[in-house]
Amino acid sequence: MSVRALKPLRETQTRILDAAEELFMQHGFEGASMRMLTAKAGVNLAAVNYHFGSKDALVEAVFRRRLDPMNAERLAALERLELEAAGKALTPQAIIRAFIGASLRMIEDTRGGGRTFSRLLGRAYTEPAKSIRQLIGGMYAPAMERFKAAFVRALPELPKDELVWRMHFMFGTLAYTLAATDTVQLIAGAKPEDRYDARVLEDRLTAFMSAGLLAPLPGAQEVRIAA
Amino acid sequence: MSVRALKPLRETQTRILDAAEELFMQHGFEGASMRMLTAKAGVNLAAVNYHFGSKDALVEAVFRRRLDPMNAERLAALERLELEAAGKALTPQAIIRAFIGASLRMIEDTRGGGRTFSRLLGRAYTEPAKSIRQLIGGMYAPAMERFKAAFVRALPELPKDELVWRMHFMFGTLAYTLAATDTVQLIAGAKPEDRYDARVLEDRLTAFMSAGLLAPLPGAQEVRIAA
DNA sequence: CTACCATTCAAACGTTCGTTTGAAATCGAG
DNA sequence: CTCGATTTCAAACGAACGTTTGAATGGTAG
Repeated sequence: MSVRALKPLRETQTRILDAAEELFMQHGFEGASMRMLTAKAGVNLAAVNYHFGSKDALVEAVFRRRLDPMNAERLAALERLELEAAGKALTPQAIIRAFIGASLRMIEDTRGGGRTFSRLLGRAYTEPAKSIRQLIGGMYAPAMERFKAAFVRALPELPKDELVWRMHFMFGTLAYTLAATDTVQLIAGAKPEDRYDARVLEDRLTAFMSAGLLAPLPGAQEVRIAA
Repeated sequence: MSVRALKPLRETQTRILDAAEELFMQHGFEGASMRMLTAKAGVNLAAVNYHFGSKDALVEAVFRRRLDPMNAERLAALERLELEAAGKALTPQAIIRAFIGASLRMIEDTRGGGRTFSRLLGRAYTEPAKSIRQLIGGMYAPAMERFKAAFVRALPELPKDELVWRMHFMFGTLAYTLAATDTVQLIAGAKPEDRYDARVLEDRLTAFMSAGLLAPLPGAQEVRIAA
């Protein structure tokens, strides 16, 4: 009985994707080499080029595998909310939860690599390589448009310019929270153990983001330095 | 009169740092090669190793040149505020402005490369390479501690755990705003022309961040999905 | 059993990487 | 002007990169 007679635990493509996900997160897209990657996956060096075509195509596949379902989940959550609301305006909090929920649930997935991916994703928004930014941008575009429309309906009094900025800020908060998990600890005192409780994190993020979204318009308040 | 008789416009080290700053921002630390870099700087390939020792040491020098003065400026701004307040508690808004002001003024510096650096900096917080994260973390640590103490004095009623999280969120908002300038445009509708007006951006960021910082504690508000 | 197609494999491809070398050029102090 | 130290230079180093190749191997339909 030869070694190869044992069926591989997972398909070759899946094993490559899993290894790539982890190594891209640890070393970046350029820092993770094909040799590292195929060694970790336990496949031949040529397997990536055979199954995916190139390293760049592998990067795209790594994102597509999780990001497409994640955005679909976001849109489904939003549509469910709008159905439940039966024509009434949604609260900003509910829309925010629909958006961030999918990301945060992924953080809890320690086994399947979801947490690894969420860190990778949080980092990808600031990736230098233009091809990757375009890829991510394209995958987010439809969901972004729908959520922007939802916010406009929920906050008709908020100027569009201001809304775009505040969505930008909210997105930054989420991206950094995803990326910086376990990486930078700029502020001492954070307890790592409750970083992965998605429910608690969702509450904290929603509280912060919705307050920021609903903040008084800049210029409306006077600038005081002391009480 | 030989070509070399013309005094170089700037010292070799400075020219290397300037070129590195721009290329690191455009291509990442691994993506920007020594050959690209020295070609752009107009110096010999060996110049980086001669003047800085290695590529890694150059990366560190690029950050030190601007980040150390920036954090010194932050601390000076905070101390000036506390002096003006004469013992009275500072407002969270004032502390936030002291922190983000230095970053945002750098965005306006289009000539000197400050804007380039601020994008590079915003991206560095999520850098995969551990050495870089440690470097950045170490350079921020003293300022972070002082600002945390200032927030504690300004918001004695806010639980420490919650403050740490909200500082984390605020930092993420700032980092993403710095990094994503001109890079990802996930939300359509942003006008690029007013992205670099530091005063307007400071007002917008302060409004968003201070509202988030002062948000009701999570769990305090009921979850409503519609009005 | 045979023929065929998909997959895996070891080996090598040419290129680019960061770094090192030793000589040439430049500069400042005596 | 001269000497010694500093800086620049062209060239080369070995190593690692992503990719390609053609043969070996696997399973499967006829």
